[in-house]
Amino acid sequence: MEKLGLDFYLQQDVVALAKDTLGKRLCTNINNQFCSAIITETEAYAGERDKASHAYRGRRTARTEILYRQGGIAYVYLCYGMHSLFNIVTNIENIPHAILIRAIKIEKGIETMLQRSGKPQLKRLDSIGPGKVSKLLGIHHSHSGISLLENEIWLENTDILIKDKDIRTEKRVGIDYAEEDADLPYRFVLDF
DNA sequence: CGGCCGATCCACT
DNA sequence: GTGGATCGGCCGA
Repeated sequence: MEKLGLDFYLQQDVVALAKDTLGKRLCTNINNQFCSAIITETEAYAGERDKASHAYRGRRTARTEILYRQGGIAYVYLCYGMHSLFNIVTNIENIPHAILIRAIKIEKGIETMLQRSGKPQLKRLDSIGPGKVSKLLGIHHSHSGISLLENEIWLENTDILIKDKDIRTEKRVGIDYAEEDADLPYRFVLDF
């Protein structure tokens, strides 16, 4: 299936794009291990005007500098001291938009993912939270900034037909500090 | 330089 | 339902 190109990531409406990212295939080829999964849950982080975003009020640091680059790269950071969370940077340069991948449905590479999880088996192939998404796919915060147009981490189109009624829209998770922005309907869940 | 805290997960009750 | 794990980034002094 074809890899998503730069034009996909440069779209300006990060909320619409987060919704459109549902059903796409996320692939990794890390340490020579190929894994793929369908994206089933996303959240939009709308840059400088969004209190939940790391770039709120134009904060630029060594970490958030990644968000300000041109779309089509990965933004991966450490959360709670132990989880790497995987985001897709979108929009043109200097607009720090990103989409957090919160859940996937595993397709290929289950053996590799089992090894990475350190568990004898996985309870489910879907409903995997954002910390586990990165762990299973082999994504580490050292991957922050790498291009999604290359052959280590990328997205593909799929034939999956998604109807509006298959998509739930909800509040984002774990961002109580964002005050009124915590209530924005920026989270999208795909129900199969 | 010190201290606080997070876009989470899991084991345990 | 609850609390512990665990550490880099950020801010204020």
